[in-house]
Amino acid sequence: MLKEERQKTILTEVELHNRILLTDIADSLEVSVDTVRRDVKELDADKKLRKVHGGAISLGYTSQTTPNPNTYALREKTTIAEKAVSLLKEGSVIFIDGGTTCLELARLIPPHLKMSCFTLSLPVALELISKPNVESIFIGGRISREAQISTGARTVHDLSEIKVDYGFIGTGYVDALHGLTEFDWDIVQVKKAVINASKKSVLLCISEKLNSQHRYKTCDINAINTMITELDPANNLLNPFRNRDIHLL
Amino acid sequence: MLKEERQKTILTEVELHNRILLTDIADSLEVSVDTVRRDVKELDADKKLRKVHGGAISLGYTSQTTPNPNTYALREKTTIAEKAVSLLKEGSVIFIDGGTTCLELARLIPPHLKMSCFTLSLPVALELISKPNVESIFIGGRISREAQISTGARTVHDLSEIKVDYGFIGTGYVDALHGLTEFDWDIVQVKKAVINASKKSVLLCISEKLNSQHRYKTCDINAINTMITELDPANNLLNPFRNRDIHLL
DNA sequence: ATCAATTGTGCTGTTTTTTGCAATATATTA
DNA sequence: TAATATATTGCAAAAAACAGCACAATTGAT
Repeated sequence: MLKEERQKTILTEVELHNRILLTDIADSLEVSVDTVRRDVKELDADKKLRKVHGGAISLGYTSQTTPNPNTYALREKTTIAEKAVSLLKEGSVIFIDGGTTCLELARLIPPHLKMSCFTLSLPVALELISKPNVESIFIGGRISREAQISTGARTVHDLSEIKVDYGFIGTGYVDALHGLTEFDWDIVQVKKAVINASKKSVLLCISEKLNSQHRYKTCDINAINTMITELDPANNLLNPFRNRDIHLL
Repeated sequence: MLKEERQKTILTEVELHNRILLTDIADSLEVSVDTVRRDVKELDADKKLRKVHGGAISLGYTSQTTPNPNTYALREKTTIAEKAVSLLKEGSVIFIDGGTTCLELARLIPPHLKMSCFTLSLPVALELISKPNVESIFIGGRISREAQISTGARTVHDLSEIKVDYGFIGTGYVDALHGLTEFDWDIVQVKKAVINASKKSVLLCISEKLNSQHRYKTCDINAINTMITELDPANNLLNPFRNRDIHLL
């Protein structure tokens, strides 16, 4: 087998599977590992792939110098936020949860819209300040360093005294069977309170989180009135969530 | 499984859920915790995520508070903040007001210092988050768009229920005769409540504001225990404030 | 066609990297 | 404070990379 031929095969394999093991290739091409190593070395020098310890990785797979370190999956989250904004009406009283998706929602609130908006997220609150027609009320409490939101008994109690039209919430994990779950127990307590404080709960959730779960449960999936993902509501991935009294958007 | 693959998986998990446990990842990837720890360490060194005790958190959630170079009279305010920091002790419970001078104080809190810190200023709260040993409690309320702080009856009431060792406050205007005054009535109500909630009140005030006044009065100058300016305490400009039971710093 | 030079390939021994484990130190939590 | 969880360190085994070498295949010039 010629070198060219071999390298072409290697490249195809890499593109196909995003990654290869040198030993696998050597095996299937029936050459020594050294040969494959040399081939891969050349291909790496030609920037056709990236050589790593033990194998090679497709260039498309490797994250190129952190394109947007700010928000993961920003496009999807913006799509979700846009759908959520369509629910807002003049005079609405809403709640906006923490998290990057909810932050996008706050960002996309139209400047002319007159609303009252509760939140317990510092970044969301800062964003709301720039909306000239939004009255922002911050629910205080002990600030969680990681989530940058209020937590604790006081926060939960304060939430028990309000009732908003729409509560826009995020979640760490969601599953049709196990409902909304979180990594952090404190956060769960707060989210429970938020759902309680909302006439209608709207879940903002990128599809990547579907069918994932964790230790602590926030609520069953039925507790959610509307679920917004970046997907088309007819998408098959959303099938488990159909016929459960949930409005998919 | 290649190391790169593993690291990519870890990164995706972190960005998706904001936070992960090393043990969870080790479990799902079927490698030892040590390996995951080493991976996370590398990713942290590459600034792809932030490693914390027991896990890792997404960078999107660690808002890197950039020192604001646009602050007016930053040098003076930093000088004041440095003096204020010297009052802080391990285990102190303090309150930090809004405003750029107080924000400087928050910024200069030593990272090792274990404290509890109340505030009603969004920027101050965000700054406090980056202090690993400071417990931050935010006093909620209606957010003032201009001052970026909580205001209103609820805020005032909440303040009436706490008592801190030191209250570090700013003021719009100060005069030996007319005391602390403000432009905004709502702000005055809050500041009154803060002073009431403090065993000792510390005024942070650049010398430029000395001998100025405005419409609404916060308190007499006697209500202040310590007054910090960027000037030497012996400076003549401070003469009007001497012999009034005020400690000049 | 012959011979020397070049290139490609596999092999060997050595070095480096990766990984898991164990012992100890440190941090966190109750 | 004790008890538990997590970090750190050093170490050893395995895997992989590397360097050097031998040898075959190919090339190119005579």
